[in-house]
Amino acid sequence: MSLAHTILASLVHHPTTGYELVKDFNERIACYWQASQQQIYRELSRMEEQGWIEGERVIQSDRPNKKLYRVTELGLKTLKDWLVQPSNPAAIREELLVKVLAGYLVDIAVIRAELERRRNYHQLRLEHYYQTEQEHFQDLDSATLSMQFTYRTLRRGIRYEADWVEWCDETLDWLNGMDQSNV
Amino acid sequence: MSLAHTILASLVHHPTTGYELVKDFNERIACYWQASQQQIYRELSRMEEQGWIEGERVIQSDRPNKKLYRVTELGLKTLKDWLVQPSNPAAIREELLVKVLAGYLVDIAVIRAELERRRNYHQLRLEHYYQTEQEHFQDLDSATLSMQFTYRTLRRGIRYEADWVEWCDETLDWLNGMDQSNV
DNA sequence: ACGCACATGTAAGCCGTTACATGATTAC
DNA sequence: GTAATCATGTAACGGCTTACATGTGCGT
Repeated sequence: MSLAHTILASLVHHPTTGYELVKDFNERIACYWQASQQQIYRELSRMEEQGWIEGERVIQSDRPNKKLYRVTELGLKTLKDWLVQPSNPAAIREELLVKVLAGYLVDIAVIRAELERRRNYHQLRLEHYYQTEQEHFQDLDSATLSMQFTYRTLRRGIRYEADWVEWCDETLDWLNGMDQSNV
Repeated sequence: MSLAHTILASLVHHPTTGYELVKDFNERIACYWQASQQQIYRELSRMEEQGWIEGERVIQSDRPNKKLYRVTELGLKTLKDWLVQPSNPAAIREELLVKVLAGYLVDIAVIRAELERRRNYHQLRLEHYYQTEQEHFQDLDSATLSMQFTYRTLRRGIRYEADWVEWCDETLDWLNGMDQSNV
């Protein structure tokens, strides 16, 4: 149910298209909400049916036509009503950890390779977030309230990725130490 | 598909029952894989059908009867084959962050209360993990390989919860600072 | 001619959530 | 008698994943 609310929270800033939303979800929102292109387009249709958003066809000459969505009064009310309700922590289903749990059953090189792959993935995302921080959140004191709240979500992303990198590092250190003692 | 593999990874240590598995998922596994009681029992039935595990009825006089599951050869092979395949990071869908993103739309007291609630939740889990660490992972050097791998997953849980507590704290600090400047 | 960025969709199947359901034994 | 722990299930619904599908305009 909450994908719709995430889209509302993103649309309420400024009207946008499905295509732009997909990019937003990949670049900015991914650190706390993941959704595929198919999900987003389907959800936009449903939300329009319910009257939470309104879509407007925009004819373009230099590019394919697009559909610009904006939040309606009803949509804003829906979002605000949802905002004040308590929410539960997200469910986590992390395959890598299951593989670490059972890592003793297979060649350690396999686990090491996976950990290195994951470390690189999170390092990349971390650098991406740092870049966003420098580009858009340089002067926080003079930023709008909305921007400051947005920055708090970026902070979450930064902490999350940094923490993963550190865990991968400590786990790799332990793996490498283990190897030494087995030589 | 991976709930089955998580169960295999847990069962491969020692045969156990659905009831015990549910407790394991709540206490130990929750930091990287969440599953409900209903899911677990349904998955056990499916896995038995596929021949990955075998269930044995155990008659008890002092307690209700139970069904003890053990991993078959086929199940072990299935697990090992899965272990060596690469896996993607988990998808995150964190409502609280969406609420922070749109937090400027509602009374800040609502957001503050939610942050405090979340901080307490993660603090509790963190303390629970520290307790597990002291009870079961005191002497790592003399522990089995399996135990050491298990400890790595606990470390992930500890880091994860500690990181959440810190983010909640820094966000609450910012919120409180904001209030001051508005007085 | 080809690849890339732009732009929007449909449909099947699997998995997770929610609600419902039952019953034994122990301890207070 | 009643609450807690032990113990195991069924079924409907809704959302997410995966695969499929189509088409424009620009740059090289």
